[in-house]
Amino acid sequence: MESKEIKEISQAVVSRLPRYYRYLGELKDEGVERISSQDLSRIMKVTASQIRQDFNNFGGFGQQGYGYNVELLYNEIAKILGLHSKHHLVLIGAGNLGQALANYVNFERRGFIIKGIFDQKEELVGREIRGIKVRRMEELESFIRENDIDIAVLTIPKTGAVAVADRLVRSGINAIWNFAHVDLNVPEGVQVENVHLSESLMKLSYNLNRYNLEKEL
Amino acid sequence: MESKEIKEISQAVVSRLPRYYRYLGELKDEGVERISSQDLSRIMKVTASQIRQDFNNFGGFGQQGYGYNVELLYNEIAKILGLHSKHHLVLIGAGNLGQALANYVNFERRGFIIKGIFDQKEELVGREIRGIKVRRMEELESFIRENDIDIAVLTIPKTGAVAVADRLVRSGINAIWNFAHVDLNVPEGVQVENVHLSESLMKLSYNLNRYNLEKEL
DNA sequence: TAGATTGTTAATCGATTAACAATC
DNA sequence: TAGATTGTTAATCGATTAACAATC
Repeated sequence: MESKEIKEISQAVVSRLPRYYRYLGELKDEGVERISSQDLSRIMKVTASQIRQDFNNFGGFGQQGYGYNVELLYNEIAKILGLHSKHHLVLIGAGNLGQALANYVNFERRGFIIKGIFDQKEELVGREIRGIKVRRMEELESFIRENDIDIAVLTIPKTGAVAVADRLVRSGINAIWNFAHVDLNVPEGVQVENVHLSESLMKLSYNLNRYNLEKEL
Repeated sequence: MESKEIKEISQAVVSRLPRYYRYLGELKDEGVERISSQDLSRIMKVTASQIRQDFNNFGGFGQQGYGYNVELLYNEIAKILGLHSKHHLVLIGAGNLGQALANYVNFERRGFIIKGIFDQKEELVGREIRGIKVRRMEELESFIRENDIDIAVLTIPKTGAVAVADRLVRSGINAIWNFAHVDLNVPEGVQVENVHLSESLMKLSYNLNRYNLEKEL
């Protein structure tokens, strides 16, 4: 069921793919060879219908009467998520969060390789984080061009973030993983994935509060 | 327009609240006194209709012919998000990410106060992170009970996360901010907010790839 | 072949947007 | 009062779930 046309996939579906990938990886590691949408639905606590709909956005990976081959499906999702090709990253902001991400080994395992780290602070420049030298911000543009960089990770305070994002875009970056608490304004075609930690914490706070209110009634 | 009944609010709405809060805070800091849903919609790039619908879930904060008072709305959303009451946190896992979060001053400013830090690693125990002593995991339960802890932040590898979450629940924690790459299984009423960084990165990777594919056609 | 389970169409549910009467 | 803009109802759109024919 190959098709040349690229169907528009909703972000709701995309958001679920990594979770499928995680569960299928675990099943694979446990040596499970095949699984039906119903069994998977029980494990993952979603409907079997949704699972089948989701997978079928990308073509038919299953087989009637059999289910899905775990390893095949796992690999297909990896391909869909772009995990079969290597990505070169730069990390901008070598503060606590930047260092935490740089030290996160699993990214590298998945093909996300940090090539360069940048920071404004003169005292950080020249230091090494997991073997990667921290560079001056001035080198940013040339480094991106010379090292075939795919993705920029923004872990700087929001004050500088918008300006840096502009520089990134001008240097040809087309994916930004943004940890700064601002909305970046990028031209269409440049992908931004926001991780707004404080917003996530506020959501938790809301739900905690709300539940306590409900209990009182 | 006060109402005793607690209307069920969808998580879609809840997810948008922190962003409103951020924009209103900025407007407030700029000295803007009032704003209409239409003006806000232009700034935030959402529809005015959605803004009005969202706010009206919680009561009428605006005024016909005038719009919304920025400061009032800002404070109301803070209340809704539970930012007017203090929250006591424990941080479990004093690795890179845990330290990054502990050093993130803005949480404290918003009323999220880290009271205790815990780690399994003997060599970390006794150290201080931003003035907070790292404790042994054995102390976890008693510390939670004695220090009126609200929220637990889980920044440990996924291997231990499920077991620790169980201990947290048994100690009466009812909100977990989970950075471990597992789905926690908690009883109803315990709130979990997941921050799955690798899943976020995969989503970015997907969108990057997909865009590149589309370009090729 | 009979049983199982997918792929896919149709039905339902929920969220977003549009429209407009109410009202400041 | 007239103009502006909310609060809210109605219409639309999209996502999820259910159902079932196709098929391994």
